Amino acid sequence: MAINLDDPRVRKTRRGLQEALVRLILKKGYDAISIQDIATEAETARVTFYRHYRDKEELLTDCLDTLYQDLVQKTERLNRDDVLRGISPVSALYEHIEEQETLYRILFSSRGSQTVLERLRYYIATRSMEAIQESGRAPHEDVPLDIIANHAASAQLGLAIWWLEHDKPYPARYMARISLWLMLTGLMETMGVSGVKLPVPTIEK
Amino acid sequence: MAINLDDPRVRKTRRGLQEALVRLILKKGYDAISIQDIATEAETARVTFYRHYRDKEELLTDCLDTLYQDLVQKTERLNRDDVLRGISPVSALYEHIEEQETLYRILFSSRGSQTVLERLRYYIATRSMEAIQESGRAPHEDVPLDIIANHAASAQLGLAIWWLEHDKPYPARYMARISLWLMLTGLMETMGVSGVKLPVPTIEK
Amino acid sequence: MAINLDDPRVRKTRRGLQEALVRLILKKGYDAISIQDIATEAETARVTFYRHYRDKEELLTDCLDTLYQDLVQKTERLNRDDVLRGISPVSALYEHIEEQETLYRILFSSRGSQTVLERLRYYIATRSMEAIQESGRAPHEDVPLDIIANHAASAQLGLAIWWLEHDKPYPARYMARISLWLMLTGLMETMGVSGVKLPVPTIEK
Amino acid sequence: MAINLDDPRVRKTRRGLQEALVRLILKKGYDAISIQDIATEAETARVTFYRHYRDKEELLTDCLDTLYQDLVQKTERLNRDDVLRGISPVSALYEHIEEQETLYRILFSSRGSQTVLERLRYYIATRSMEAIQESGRAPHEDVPLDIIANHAASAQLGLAIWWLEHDKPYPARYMARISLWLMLTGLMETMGVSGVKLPVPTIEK
DNA sequence: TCCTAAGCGAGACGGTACGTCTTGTCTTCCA
DNA sequence: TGGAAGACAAGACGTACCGTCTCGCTTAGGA
Repeated sequence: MAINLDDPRVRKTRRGLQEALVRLILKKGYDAISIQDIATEAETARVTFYRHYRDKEELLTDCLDTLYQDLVQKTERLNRDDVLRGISPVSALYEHIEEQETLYRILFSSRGSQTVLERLRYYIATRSMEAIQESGRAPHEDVPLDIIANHAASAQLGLAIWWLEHDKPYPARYMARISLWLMLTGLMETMGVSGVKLPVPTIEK
Repeated sequence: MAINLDDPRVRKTRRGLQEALVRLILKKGYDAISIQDIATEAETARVTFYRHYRDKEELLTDCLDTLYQDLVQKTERLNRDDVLRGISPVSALYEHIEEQETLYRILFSSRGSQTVLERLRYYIATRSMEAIQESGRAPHEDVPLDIIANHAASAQLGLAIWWLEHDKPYPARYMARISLWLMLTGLMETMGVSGVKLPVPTIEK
Repeated sequence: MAINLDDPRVRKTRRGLQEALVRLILKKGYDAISIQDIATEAETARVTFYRHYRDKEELLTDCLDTLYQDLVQKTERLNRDDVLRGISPVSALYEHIEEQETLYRILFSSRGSQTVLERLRYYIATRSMEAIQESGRAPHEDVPLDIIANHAASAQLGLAIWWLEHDKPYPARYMARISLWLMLTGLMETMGVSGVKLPVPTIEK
Repeated sequence: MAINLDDPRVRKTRRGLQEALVRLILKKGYDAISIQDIATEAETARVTFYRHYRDKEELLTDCLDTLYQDLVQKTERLNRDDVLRGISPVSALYEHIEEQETLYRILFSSRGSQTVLERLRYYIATRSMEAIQESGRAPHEDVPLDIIANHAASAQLGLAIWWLEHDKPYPARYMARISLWLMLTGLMETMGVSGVKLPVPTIEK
């Protein structure tokens, strides 16, 4: 009954399904894909799909997890110096999106993108909250942390999507910096760090 | 062939379909609705649906337009004094969302919410750009207007959705103020208005 | 309510519909024709069709009546001498079918041909009975007239259809003669005319 | 893709559909039956129908094949003695029709009877040709075999239909004899068998 | 001259059926 | 035990016709 995830056959089948899904998304978009399509592409039987996943969406989630790993690693590699040199988690986001450009472009324009976005946004918001907490500073007492984090996460993810959907009108690195800067100028105030003046990024950079 | 929108029969049928859709969304959620459901609820034939709309989504768009009218009117009624008293377009957004709470709550959790969000975001971003331009001030030359507008729009809409999906943990008016404030503190800097200190909103308000 | 058949507008409309039907049958076959097709072809509105006919079939019947008129006239023009020279009602049938070859060919291969055949068969059987009665001779008392007539009519019509459907493997005149001869040799016996020997037709004729 | 006719599930489904069709024909006539009706009656899904048959007609053909088997067997069981005692293939036809009276009565009055008739006629004509050839006698050289066979087949089938449609005004056995006799008296002449006098059948028989 | 009634065009509508497509379940058989 | 093969039920989809309806337009004949 219960599938044994360690069985090499099982692993192979799952990998096949995941890769098939990605290939199909790139080929015809997420919405247009049927379970049969995935099975055919993975050269397996339709029943087999159902043995492993309930939904097309469950498989998608499985695929995205792999993708996120990449983003997570990018983010976690950053240290204090990086940030000073303008390399922030936001940079990592833009870099990541640009690397998987085609995939994200298609995903974002799909009806089922809900899942993707929700997960990304949750991840970014959580990361932001952690970052603020790690910084040791507390925000203004009347401005709750979760609001700040979600405000920031929405702004950054939303801007990145807008950027992608409008065919990347500015360079990714510039977008990352300005996104960060827009957020920080507001954040600074909130955190009561009034004396510091952040330099405005320029497009040339 | 082409449907005559002035024919009273046509108007009646369309209105019936629109109202049926809203009723059904509230009853069982957007995704679970079939065309037949809409037709049945509107007490008409399935063919009739197709005579007027291509999709469930096209009908949804038609419905949303009506909703937006409301939001647009709320926004346009605002004058200088309102803004000084803390009543901003952001307030209008929160007020609007709260009035149609159930509907939006369901829509946002639907797979087809893409449409809804995209339209709302586009509207807010456009409004923001207009507002900035009307203000007569130009932002820092290295910070393009469209970036600012989309950053701001994403932040505000995203925050509002987060707020709704997390069961409104703060009062709407407070959310509106803080959302505006978070945006403005960043914006001020961008616009080079450095001397002004905006008061931090408090929850009690 | 009741349509006035003498109104010139009515006559024109009906004629238009009839001609449209014939044209369409020749173009795409009876079965594939929709009421809308007929209306379009007749350059009128669909409602107009229903104002005049209940069915496609009713219109077909109306059209066939015109056709039959021709067959009837051909048959009635025949006199004693013609028959002696081998020109019989059967000849008229073959001549008639050959003149409207395309039309009949299509009609016979249509699902709705039932109507056409039934009417033709009834007409031929009736004619046969009249002819026998006019001949003044009574058939053998144990062989009812209606059986003879329907046997003969079925044979002749059936043979004619077979001939048409098999791309006219023999000349029409030969078919007419042999069909008549096959029937008469049997009939003679039935009628007790035993002395007469009918000459067998030859293909060359 | 291709359905496996040996699969017991398949056989069961098909049988169910066939029997459902016959029941429905008897209940409401062939023309009025929709695919959904058949599926419902067979207690299966509409898709299942399409998996096995393209048309209502294809299923009908499948049903008729079973019926014909019966007729074929009746005909093939006949031997020389039977014919002398007046039991001919024509008798078999009438017997067969009378056994399935209700079914044929409904079928013949349907628009789709074309199929049924065409198959029956073809079968009878072929049988006739075989019979004549087996008899060892050649017909008059100017009277082709196919014409004779189709003339005879049309006559007999047509007469049988007329008989059924007119509520069987004479007993089946009498019809069979007279039909055969009418054909044979003509045929004799054609075959050059002039000396033999066939006795005229009487109704009492 | 007007007006009035019949025939017609336009087209919206409810209804039925069609044939296709997915989905999820099942059973049987193979490795 | 996992996978392959494939039949099946359920039900939505979008399309095609059908027959009915209401509304105006026109047009000829009688007032």
